[in-house]
Amino acid sequence: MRVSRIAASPPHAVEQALTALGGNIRTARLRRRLSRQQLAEKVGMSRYLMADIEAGKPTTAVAAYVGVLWALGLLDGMDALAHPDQDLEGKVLEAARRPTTAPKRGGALDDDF
Amino acid sequence: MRVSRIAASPPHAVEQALTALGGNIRTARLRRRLSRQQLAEKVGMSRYLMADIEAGKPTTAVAAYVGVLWALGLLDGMDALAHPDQDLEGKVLEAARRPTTAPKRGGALDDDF
DNA sequence: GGGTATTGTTGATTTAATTCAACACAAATC
DNA sequence: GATTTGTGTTGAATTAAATCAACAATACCC
Repeated sequence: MRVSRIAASPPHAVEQALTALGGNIRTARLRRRLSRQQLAEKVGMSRYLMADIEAGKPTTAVAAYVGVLWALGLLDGMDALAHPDQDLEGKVLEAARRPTTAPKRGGALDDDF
Repeated sequence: MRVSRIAASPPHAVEQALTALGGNIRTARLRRRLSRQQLAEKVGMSRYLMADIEAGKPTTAVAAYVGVLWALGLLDGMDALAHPDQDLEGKVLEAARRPTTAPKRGGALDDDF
């Protein structure tokens, strides 16, 4: 597999966000008195991958991280992640100019305001 | 590369969380009037990978997702993701029994409360 | 102190993620 | 309507992610 630059050597902020997330996951697992093996089986992966996740490995699949959150019942925080309602800067930018520029083939952008 | 089961065929909840995140990222990008090429260059990856991310592809590296959030200035929401303070269920479980069980070689678990 | 469970590490194997080239299509500008 | 830009798709090449086996080390329980 080829690895993107962002995954091969991420900036500090990204690296830190991932190690923090891994730490939080580890804490949540220990609180629930689950071994890596047990949680890994629940999620559907090996204990080795669980270790990578708790270490915040950047090149690991998203679904592995999100799957662990799901198995821990901690999937709620995901909704807020890049939610348009919270994207203040984006809102301002959108309000600044009315006409659309980029082609919106699928019409995924909600221009209702 | 081998793919874990959780990444190969994730449960609905995980799949949905990822497609939602991808959609949010797309919205944030369009609001900023950035083409995929432009954002991809900022992040450090190809436009093809950007497309995968906006589609919510489960097998893509976490750092790719987080890197995009970083480039968009939307990295804040990450802290809350599985934060111990918000993990109510975990708190209750931890308070239920005092003695630790799992080996804590590194002593990463904070037993301060 | 012996026995058990959890975790760290390493080296080999398998499989696919990422990139790229090349093309096609849609939409906006002139 | 011709040009430009943004995006979807496909197929080939490269490189490493995820699994596993086997072992060592640590922490816990009796």
